[in-house]
Amino acid sequence: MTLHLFDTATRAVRELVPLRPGEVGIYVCGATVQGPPHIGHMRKSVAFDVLVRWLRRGGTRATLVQNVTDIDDKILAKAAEAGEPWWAWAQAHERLFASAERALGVLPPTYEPRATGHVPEMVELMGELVERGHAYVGEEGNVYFAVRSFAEYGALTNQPLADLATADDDADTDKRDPRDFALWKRNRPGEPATASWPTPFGRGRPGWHLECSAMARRYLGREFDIHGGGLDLRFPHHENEQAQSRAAGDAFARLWMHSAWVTQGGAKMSKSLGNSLLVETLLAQTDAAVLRYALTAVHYRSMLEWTPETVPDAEATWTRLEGFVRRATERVGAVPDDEVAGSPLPAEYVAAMDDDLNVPAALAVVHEHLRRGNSALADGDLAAAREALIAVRGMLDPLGLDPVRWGGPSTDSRAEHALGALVAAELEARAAARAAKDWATADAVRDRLTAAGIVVEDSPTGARWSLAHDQED
RNA sequence: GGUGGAGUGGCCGAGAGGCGAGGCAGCGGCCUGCAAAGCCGUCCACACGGGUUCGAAUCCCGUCUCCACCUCCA
Repeated sequence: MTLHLFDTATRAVRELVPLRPGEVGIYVCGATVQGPPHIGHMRKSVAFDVLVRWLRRGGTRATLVQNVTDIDDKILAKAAEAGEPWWAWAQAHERLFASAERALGVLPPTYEPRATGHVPEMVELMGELVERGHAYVGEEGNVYFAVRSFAEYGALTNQPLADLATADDDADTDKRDPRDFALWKRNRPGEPATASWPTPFGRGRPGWHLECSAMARRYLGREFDIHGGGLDLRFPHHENEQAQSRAAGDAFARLWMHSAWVTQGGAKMSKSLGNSLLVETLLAQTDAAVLRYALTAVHYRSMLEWTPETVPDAEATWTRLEGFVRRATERVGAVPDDEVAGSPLPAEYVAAMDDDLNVPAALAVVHEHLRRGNSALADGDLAAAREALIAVRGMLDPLGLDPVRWGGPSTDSRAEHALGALVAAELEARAAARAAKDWATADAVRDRLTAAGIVVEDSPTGARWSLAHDQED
C-alpha cells in the first residue's frame, strides 16, 4: 500500500499520486505572527512534520513551503497598542514560533516565505484576476475578488454561494457583493505608511488570502501536491485561495489536508476564551519530548482534548519508550542512526502510517515491539533486544520521537558532567550500604535523590539513574 | 438557517459487519532487602431507540447530546 490521505476537498481518503514521481510539494499555511504560539499552533506544526518525515523516510523528496503572514489587521492593531512598529512586532513573534517549533522537534520548512517579501507576485496575480474579470477595483487601493464571477466558488467547503451568510461590514461599502473578499486593502486612517505598497490599483497592503496563492505559485508551481493548514482555515481562507488561483488559471492544490485542534472542555482553544496554553508555559512544566508525544499520539484529524491528565499521561508513556531505548542501548551498544534508518519497518506499522498517518495504530505496533524488547532484555537475549531496539527507534523516528535524537536531559555538558559525578558518588555509597544490608542508609540515599528529581532503578548490572520529566516537583 | 465533525471500558484513544488495538490508572502474581523499572494475568467498552443480518460498536432509519466553520483564528 502507498500513502493514502484524507482529502478535505472530496471528503474521502485518496491515494497520494505525486505530480512528479518521487517528489511531493506541500504548502502549509503558517502563523499570522500576531502573538506568542500556543499548543494548538504546535499541533498543526507537528501534524505536518509527521507527514514530511514519513514521506522522506519512504524516499520521497518532500518540499515544505510554510508561509509567515507578517502583515494583517491584527498585527497592526496589536503593535499599535504595544507602541511598537508592526514589523518589529511581527518579527519578534515569528522568532517565538520558530523557536517553539524547534523545541518540539519540528523540522524546519524547506522554505518559509513572508507575505511582505512577495508584494510583486501578489500584484502580478491581482493583475491577472482583474484582466480576466474575476476581480475589480473599488475605492483606490481596494481590490476585491468577485465571487459571482467564479462558478466554482464554494467547491472546497461544499457551500453553495447562496447559502453563505452575508455579514455586513460597513468598512467595505465599495464591494459589489457582500461576499466578495479583499485581495488588496487600501490604507486606513491612522495606519503607518510603512504598511502600504504601491500597486497599479493604488497604495495598500495585502488581503489575507492573496499571499498564499502568490507564494505557492512561485515556489511550488501552478499545480502542486498538497495544501495544508488548520481545520479552521478551510473557510474562508482556503476556499478563497483556491478561488483566486483557479480563477487565474492555476490548477492549484491536488489534495487538501486539515489538522484538528486542541480543545479544552470540548471548546476550541482561543484567546478570547482565555484558555490558550502557551508553549512557553508548558515547556516550563515538562520536557519538550513529552509535549511532542502528547501532540503526536492523537490522530491529526481528531480533536485533542487537553486535560490536567494529558501531560502526566504523556510523561508516563514517554518514560516507557525512552526507558526501553536507554536500557537496550546500554546492553547492546549504540545503534548507528544509518542502521536505524536503513532497516525495514514492521509491515503493520507501515500499513498504519500509509492509512492517512494513523499514528495511534502505529504506536500500538511500537508498543508490541517494545514489550518484546523488554522481555528479550530480561531473558538476556541480546540479539532479539537489538532487533527490537532498531525496530522501535525506526518506528519512532518518523514521528519525531526517537529518544536517541532527543538526547540527554541537559545541553550544558559541564553541568551534566558535574551532576553525573555527584550522583555516581551517591549511588556508590548506596551500593556499599546495600552490600552491608544497611537498608536504612541505602533508602535514605534513594529518597534524597528522588527529592532532587532523580529516578533510581536497580538492575542486575547495578543501579542507573535518570531525571524525572515532571519539573514541577 | 447552510456546511462539516464527534459521542468507545475509571481515563486517554485507534478501529469500522465475526477473529477481545494500544497506552495510563486499578487489581492479582513473578522479580526486588523494600521499591522502581520490567514481565505475566485481570478489568470484554462502543450515546439512545428501532431495523437489516446466522452475526452490528461497525450497515440502515429515527432520536438525543456536544463541537466547529459560515467574521479573525492552528
